[in-house]
Amino acid sequence: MKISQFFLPTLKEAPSEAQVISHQLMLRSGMIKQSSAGIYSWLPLGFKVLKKIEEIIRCEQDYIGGQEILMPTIQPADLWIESGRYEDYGQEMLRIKDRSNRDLLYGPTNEELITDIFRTHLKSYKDLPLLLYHIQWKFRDELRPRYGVMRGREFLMKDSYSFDLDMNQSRLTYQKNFLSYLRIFSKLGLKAVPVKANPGPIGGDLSHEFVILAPNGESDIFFDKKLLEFESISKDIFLDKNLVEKEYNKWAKCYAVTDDIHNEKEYNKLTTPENRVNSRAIEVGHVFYFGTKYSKSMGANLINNKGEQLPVHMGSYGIGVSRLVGAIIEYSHDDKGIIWPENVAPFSVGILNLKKGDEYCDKMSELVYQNLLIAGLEVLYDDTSERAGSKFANMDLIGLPYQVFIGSKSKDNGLFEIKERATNKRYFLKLESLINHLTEKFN
RNA sequence: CGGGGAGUAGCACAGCCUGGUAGUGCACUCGCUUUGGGAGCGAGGGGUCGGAGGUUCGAAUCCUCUCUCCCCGACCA
Repeated sequence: MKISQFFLPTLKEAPSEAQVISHQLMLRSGMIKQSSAGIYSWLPLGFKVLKKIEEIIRCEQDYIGGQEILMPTIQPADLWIESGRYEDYGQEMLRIKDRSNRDLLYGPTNEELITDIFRTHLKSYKDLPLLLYHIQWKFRDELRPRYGVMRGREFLMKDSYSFDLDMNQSRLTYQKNFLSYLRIFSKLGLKAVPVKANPGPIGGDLSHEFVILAPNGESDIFFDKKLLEFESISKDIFLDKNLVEKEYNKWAKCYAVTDDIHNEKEYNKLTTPENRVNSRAIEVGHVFYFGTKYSKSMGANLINNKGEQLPVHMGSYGIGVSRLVGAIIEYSHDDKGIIWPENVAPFSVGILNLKKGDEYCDKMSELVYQNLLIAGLEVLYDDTSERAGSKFANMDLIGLPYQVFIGSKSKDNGLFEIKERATNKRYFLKLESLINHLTEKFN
């Protein structure tokens, strides 16, 4: 993509409505436009990142046997009355009436819908286990939306729902999802910490939050530093349920809790002093085993191999996809702008033609651009007539992992200068090695 | 929902107290000079001052109502 053709409305100054850094950077880099409190339009740059995150999640969820579906945003009130949550959810739920005066709602979550799908179509233990997920917009009418997309009223969420015959099998499913989440966050370039959490109004007795450390986070957590040092989860682990359990236990037995259930005595017993960390954190995922809470109230039963009717055991697993965009920026930025982890960057490489109008630089920039495109990379080429300084500032702001400079230095030495955004390392390469170097990074 | 703050050009803000036909910087358009870290000079375009009502000869400015946005708290992925 050439910047001259790309809709990228960047700003030198942040709008005063934005207080936290990720919100400011998202507005300045032209990723989003606020529509009303907690509701945003996603512009091309932001939407690309959102889709990258989705795709990483999809890939990992499919790997552990998840099947993607898509449920509606607008749901009938009847199902919620049946589960008993129509009253419980309160003002956060956006209630709507259609032209026939039927009660509808904009879904804040999807347990009722999925349970309804399940009970309609699945009747036998032979149909299990089943893991369904979808990535869909939700709406919760928060009292006070804030922090940009990190706490919007409308937000994109991946939610999965698991169905198992009994608690033991459901726990294994829980463990698999737990490990899958660790893989997802690691691929997103984040060190996520799984903390034991209060399951809250959604119910259940086994629950973890996945948080990433950031000073602007809404949670306050206490945890064992070991959790930041474990190696990432290998795909092979999922092939053997003993390995799953072993790996899960390694993580789950470490002390890590939110402040509301923090216990100083236990903390001191289970951790060494140098490993104790207390930090603000942003919740980006949440996993629950909630057993038969919905299946009982909504009659989602199965017949086991003895012909008995039993309520199905369920779990649910959420990731705040749109929130993650803000959270990643909170986690990875500097005073110049965003520093995208390679897997979620909206483009892999930015090309800066520093002497637009100079025959050599124009020709070489175009050549590098074409070659990188042919190599299959996502490239943003700044072909505008802006001054060099403003191109540097703009490219640093939008945070692409690699920048290629073509200007008077290239003209003198016939080489191309690469800058790594995260480390600020710079080096000069010939065209061929530049293409190879960048291609290797992204394959 | 309780407490606080703010709505003036795309963005940041001044003007309001003390009423007199709306301004600055950035951005945008044109010209000249510049050109490796957000250039300089010159010339332009763009605002019924959030909305409604009132006071007044006259309202961005004073009064009333209202809408919206932001911050702190309680609540939440």
